[in-house]
Amino acid sequence: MVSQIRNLETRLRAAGLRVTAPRLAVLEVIERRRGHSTADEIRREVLARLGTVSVQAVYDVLAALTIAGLARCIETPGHPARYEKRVGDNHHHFVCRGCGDTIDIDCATGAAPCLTPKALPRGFAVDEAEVTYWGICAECARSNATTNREKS
Amino acid sequence: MVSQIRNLETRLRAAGLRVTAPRLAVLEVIERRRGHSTADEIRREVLARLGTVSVQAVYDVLAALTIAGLARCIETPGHPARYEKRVGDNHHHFVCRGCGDTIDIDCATGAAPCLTPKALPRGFAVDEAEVTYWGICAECARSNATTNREKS
DNA sequence: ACCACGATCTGGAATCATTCCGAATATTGA
DNA sequence: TCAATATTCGGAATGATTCCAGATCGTGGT
Repeated sequence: MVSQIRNLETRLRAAGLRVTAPRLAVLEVIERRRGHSTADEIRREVLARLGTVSVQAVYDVLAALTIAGLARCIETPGHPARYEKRVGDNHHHFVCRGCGDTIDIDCATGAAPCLTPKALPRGFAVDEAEVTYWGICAECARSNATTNREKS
Repeated sequence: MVSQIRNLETRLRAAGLRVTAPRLAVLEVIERRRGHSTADEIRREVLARLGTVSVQAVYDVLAALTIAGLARCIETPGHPARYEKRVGDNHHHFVCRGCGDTIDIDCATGAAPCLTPKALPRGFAVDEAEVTYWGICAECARSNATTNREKS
């Protein structure tokens, strides 16, 4: 436990961030939770741990962690942003149109050939490229089927 | 002029949509404007033409056109959705972090190899895949440089 | 041409994630 | 320990989009 805290502390300092309770808590939640959490989900868990955190603080912390490279932010239109622990590899995301949940998808071609646009206008600079797959997850497909059956 | 209207009318009917003033106007705006327009920009142009259209109508029409396959909707987090005339090819988009403007990028590899995920969990279904490049457009890069110079 | 039935449009309120603000507090280097 | 300033707080504001209920319009059948 203690070493875990130490570890998180070290990583915050290494990233040039001050060590605060909200930051430790948020970082810990991101590390522990598998999958991708919304700011609200994260806040709920942090609340359970600290007793109190402002909405603002959670957003601030997440922004700081994202800029520092400790977290990755995946924003998908129509759904609140989700955060995952930062991993170096360039993987993609599948977003369910139903529940908005996001799962990781390994890059189909390994070397990410799509991520270097061939013809970019002069003066334009790409700093990030992402691939998003849209569709229906297994669970939503199941409940949809159920719903449709009920309707008919 | 008349033939242009006729043409739009025909396309609406062919798509199984009723022909209304807002729909003709919105479709016309999308066809004529190059680039990608926000709902608000489209509304302004439609207003100039018809004198009046509700915000709702514009959203409804855009949704209908999108579903019918006459328009394509590009949603980018942090910026209002943008609409473009539907073209069959699968091209990608570059989104400027500064102004939010969106430009088309031809698929780097032609055959879109990235768009077929290799390992998708059982029961999941992909209906769309998109590649988004994030960065700074030439114009914003220029004004940023200016701003920074002013600051120092 | 006329009617009736939906589909569509209107106007205004509501939603909801996220951000802005100024004041209060906590962390860190000296 | 103390000052400097990075974070946090709480509450209000934002802004694109959607919900609602009623008015209006387009269309297929008479």
